[in-house]
Formats: sequence, C-alpha cells, structure tokens
Amino acid sequence: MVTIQDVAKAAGVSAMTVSHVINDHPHVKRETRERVLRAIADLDYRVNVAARNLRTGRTGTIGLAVAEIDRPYYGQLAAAIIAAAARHDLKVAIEQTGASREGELDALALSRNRLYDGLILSTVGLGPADTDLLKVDYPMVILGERIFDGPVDHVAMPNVEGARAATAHLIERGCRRIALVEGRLGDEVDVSSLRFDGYREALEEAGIPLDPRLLIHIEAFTMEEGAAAARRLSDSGAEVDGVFCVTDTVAIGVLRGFADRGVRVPQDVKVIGFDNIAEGAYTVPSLSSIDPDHSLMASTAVRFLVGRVAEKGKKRPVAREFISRFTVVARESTGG
Amino acid sequence: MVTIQDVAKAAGVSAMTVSHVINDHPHVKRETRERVLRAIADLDYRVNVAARNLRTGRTGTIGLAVAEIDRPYYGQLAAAIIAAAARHDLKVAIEQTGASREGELDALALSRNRLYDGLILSTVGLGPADTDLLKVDYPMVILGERIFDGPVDHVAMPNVEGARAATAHLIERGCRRIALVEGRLGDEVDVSSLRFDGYREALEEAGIPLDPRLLIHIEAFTMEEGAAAARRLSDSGAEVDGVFCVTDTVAIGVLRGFADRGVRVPQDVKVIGFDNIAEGAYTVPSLSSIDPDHSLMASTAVRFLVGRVAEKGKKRPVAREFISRFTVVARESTGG
DNA sequence: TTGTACGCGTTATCAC
DNA sequence: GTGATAACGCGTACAA
Repeated sequence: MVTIQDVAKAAGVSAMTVSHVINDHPHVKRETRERVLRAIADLDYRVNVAARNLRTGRTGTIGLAVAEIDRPYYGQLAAAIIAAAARHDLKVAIEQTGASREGELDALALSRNRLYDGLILSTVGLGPADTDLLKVDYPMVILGERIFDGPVDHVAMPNVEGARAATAHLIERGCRRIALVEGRLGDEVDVSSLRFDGYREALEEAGIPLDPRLLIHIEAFTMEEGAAAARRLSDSGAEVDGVFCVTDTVAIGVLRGFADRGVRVPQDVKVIGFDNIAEGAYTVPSLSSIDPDHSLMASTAVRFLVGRVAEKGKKRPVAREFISRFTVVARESTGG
Repeated sequence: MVTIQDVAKAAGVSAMTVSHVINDHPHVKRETRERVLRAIADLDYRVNVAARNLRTGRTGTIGLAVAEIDRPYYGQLAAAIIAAAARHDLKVAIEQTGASREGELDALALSRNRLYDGLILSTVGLGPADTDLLKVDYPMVILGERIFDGPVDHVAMPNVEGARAATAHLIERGCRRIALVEGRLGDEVDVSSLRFDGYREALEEAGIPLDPRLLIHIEAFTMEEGAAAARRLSDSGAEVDGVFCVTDTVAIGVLRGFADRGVRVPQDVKVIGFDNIAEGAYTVPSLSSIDPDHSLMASTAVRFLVGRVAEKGKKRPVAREFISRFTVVARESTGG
C-alpha cells in the first residue's frame, strides 16, 4: 500500500509538503507542487481516509435515518439529501428505522458511536415523550414534525396548513362529505394528527360538521392500507364525495381500492394526497396533492447539519427551525 | 472524549484487556470482564470507529452505486441490500451515478479511495468496452448484466429469458401486434438489448414477424418517457394489441400515456413490464410483470461481496456469477 | 517554503 | 488470562 511517505520520497520532499499539496494549501512552490502531483499519479497514491478521519475527527459521512428507503417519499427525499450533501463534499449512509421507535433509537446510537459526522433523522416513531433522548452531543437535524422542544434543529413540513389547503381544495371542488384516511398511532402529536388538525380547521371554516364516521384509520402509511381503507369506506355505504389521504402513497392505494369497487374518481369521489411524490403525476387518474418542496427541505436540513458540524464543540445555541412552504397541485383526481 | 485508556485506568486493567472485552475475545476472566463493562457504562465510552478502521484496514461500510435512489426499482433494491448488509454488520452508503458512465466511474474511484470495504455497482452506463476499468483491486460486485468478461463477480437478472416469458405471456393472451418500448443507447449489449433479444425470440417461436415500426425507442427508463412513448404509439395509428415495456417504471408511464389517449388497457392493448416493483400492484389497471426476485439478488450480491472482503489480498480466483430466477406475475394489464 | 516530531485511539504480536 | 509495545497513515505545531 502506497503511503504519503512513499510519495514524499518519490518526489524528493517531505510528507508535510505532500499533505499541503493534497489539501490545496497555499505556500507550495508551483514546481514542487507539480513534482508531487506527478509522483502521486505515478504511484497511484490514494489518501487513506481512515487515517485522515482519525486525525481530523471527521468522517465525511452523514447518516440519514428514514423509515424505509423503498417508499417513494423517502426515496425522493434521500435523493435530494444525497445531492445536497454532495455539494458539501459529504457522503450519505442510509439507515432504515422501519418506522419504529427502536429503529430510530438505533440510528441515534450509531452516530453516538462516531460513525457519522451528523445525523438527519426522519422521525415517525419518536414522540414528544422522547425529547430527552434527542439531547445528543453530536450534530443532528430532525426531519419531521415540530413536536420536539429540545435543543434540536428541525426541518418540518407545513402539515396543518397544507392539510387545510388540501381539504379546502376538495371543498372548492364541491365536496361536502369528506373522508380523512389517517393513522394516528396514539394520543401523541404526529404527522397524522397535525394533518387531522388542518382537515378539521378547513371543515370548520366552511361550516361543514365533522363526521367521525368519515375518519378512516389505517395502521401504516402504505398503499396496501390505503387500498383496504377505500374498500372499507365503499363497503360501509357511507356517503362520501371526497377523500383527503394523509400521504400520496396512501392515496395511490385509495385510488386502487376505489377501482376495486367500481367507484369512479373524480366523478363519484375526489381524492387528494400529501407529498406530491413523482408517481402521482402518472397514476390513472393522476393524483392531486400538496407539494411541500422536498428539495428545499433537503437542502435546508443539510445546511443546518453542516452548520452544526462546523461549530462542533461550541456551546449549543438555540435550535433552528424551518417550516417548508407548500403549493396545491391540482390534477385529475380532484377534477383537474 | 473518553478513550479506551480511560476505561482501562478506571477498571484497573490495560487497554488491551478492554479491547478484548469489547471484541468478545475469549480468555478474559469473567470478573475482569464485568469490571471492564461497568467502567465502560460508567464513563459512557464509545469505540472510536476511525481509529479501529485505521488499525484494521476496514471501514465496515460498503458502497452501493445506483442510478437514482428515487426510482422505485433502485429504492427497492437498496432496501433489500441494506437489510442483507445489516445481517453482516455492514453499513451501506449510497452513491447516485445518474445512470451515466461518468457517475459510475466516480463510484469506482471512491472505493479506490478506500472509503468503502467494497462496492456493489449497478451498471447502466458502462459497457463491455469498459471492462478494463472494472479490474479494480478492491472487492466489487456488479449488479446488472452479464456483459463483462473481467474477473468481476456478477449478479444478473434473467433478462433474455424473462423478456421472452413476458412476450410469450402477451402472445398467450391473444396478442399478435406486440410493441416493445426499449432504450438501447448504442450498439452495446445492455439491459434493453438483452430484453429485446428475449422479445425477438418469443415472436420467432410463435411465428410472428418482427415489425420494426413496433419498436418504440425511449431515451431514459422513466415514467415520463414511457407516457410519451404510449402517446406516440397511439398517435401513429399503428395497429397494436400488446406492449412489453423494458421496465415497470416505463410501463407505469405507458399506462398513463394510453389513458391520455383513451386507449383502454387491457381491452384495447395489453401491457406488461419487468421488475415487479411494488407500485405495479396498485396501478389502475394493475400491472403484469416479470419478477426477478430482488431480495435474492440483493442477498447474493452482499454474500459475494462479503466473501471477497474476507479473502482480500489473496489471489483473485475466477469471477462468480449468479443469474436470478424469475416468475411471471399476471395482473389486470394483461387481462388478469 | 519545507522538515521534524509527535499524537490521534485502536489492535496485533508476543511475552509473561 | 493479562499486559507492554509497536505499529496503522495522516495532520499539525513548531522549528528552521
């Protein structure tokens, strides 16, 4: 294995100078630099990242913990984060938490083990009760809800506002009997409960009473659960002319479930989701949604994290918070 | 920062003994072990992975280079690989190549920089002409085609056989004018050309002449290109009663494109894809496909790679090769 | 502008 | 069963 010493010897300089050349330090005569570069090329020298990491205390890798990378929402988020991290010369290692509390705690532990310079954690299972666990001594950014008070940076979606806009959009299109497909796991504040709040507010504003029979509970935000929910809703005989789904993935399942029952979208029922995943533009009918600008969220999360990494060791200042903006994307599922 | 020395001091032993305890070596008296463990807990000691990496020459992380993690196929593959790697205590860092030759070369370079213990490379842009570039001196497994002769392990899909089965499935369902939506980028052997071979073979076996007007070329394997292809096909007025799409993602776009033109699937045209991505079960109509058993491919790729990592430094034996099996998944898009 | 000396935290070797 | 010592390869004071 060719080391920096070998290069130094070949170039007739000290390892120090080689290091300067590698790290683009000034104060190296051009001639010397060129000689070193030639030696590097000749010997096919590569820096040993492990040694550099040990010395600098950085790994050049950040962790990204998401529920499951094979769900479109997380895949698209991960792609955006990887791209944003690359602009800071950072690599991204992906952890899958399986949407469980334990999985998220595992991810926290990994960074504590100094595998990563920092962690971007997409929370699903952790709730306000776990605030203490988030008081970690390494850079972290929570990608999710504004439900934590601790000194932790947040990048969140406009859940309440977006859900209100989605519901209002259905109302504008003439819906009056609007179901909500949601999945609150307990009494805690989570994505589902925040989006429920927006749904409730929009109904109130329009003077439409909230009918508990139109709240369809699902156990996971999957297409499968969405399809089952739509079938249940249809089979129940409940009058429904609109459905707001807690995520697009669920909405795609809902579209499928309605198709199974011969319910026409948007003629019989209008459907809207949340996230604006890429697939929504290609379903039949295409899916209306709320677009929370994932790439803005991703770049902000990375920016926050990079900032924390840079100021590592300093006293922890107040937590930063960023709520993304959103737009309503009207497609065929709500009448175009 | 608390080091192994601190623990050693606190436990009244040497650092070596602490190391033995950490790494589960035998030959440590139980009493000593317990004292050490208590010290570790008391001090909240964490091993410094960077130092361990430097010493052992391993990073505990493998690279996975895919075109774009936000495409369902790669997302689902990545999830399977992360799960398989976890069973070997390995982390996975994801590189996005953007489906380009340069991106794939960059990924090769990163591993050469010893960032990873090994690399699983999903090739799209590299062709047989690049065989030399794949003669790298670190563990690597190619996830893709059997198009490389070099001493590199392969895990491939049954492209020709699967495509033949897909086409034969359409023929069985009564199709005679079968279009192929494909995207060969040049004269090289790639996914598209292999699946074309299978398509051609199936037509031959059924005595159906190949009509070049039914070969629809696309520039990328995306939903967008698929939708455009279906619209072109429909607008061309060509008689078509079946379409085999080179991937499911493209097929989902094709379904959408046909919907745009009022072409009914499967009544007017039957459609089948390749990959059996999860979304295919929830499209309307649901998508028939070829399932190449991704999880088997993923676990095999990781197994190959782990084997190479273990035998690192030894002479390079012959390349291993694994061709996955497949099943035909018949859904609504071909008549159920 | 370049070189020397040393430390980063861990583990392998080998002795006891 | 336990410990002393020497690497692993790089970066950084500090000296020259």
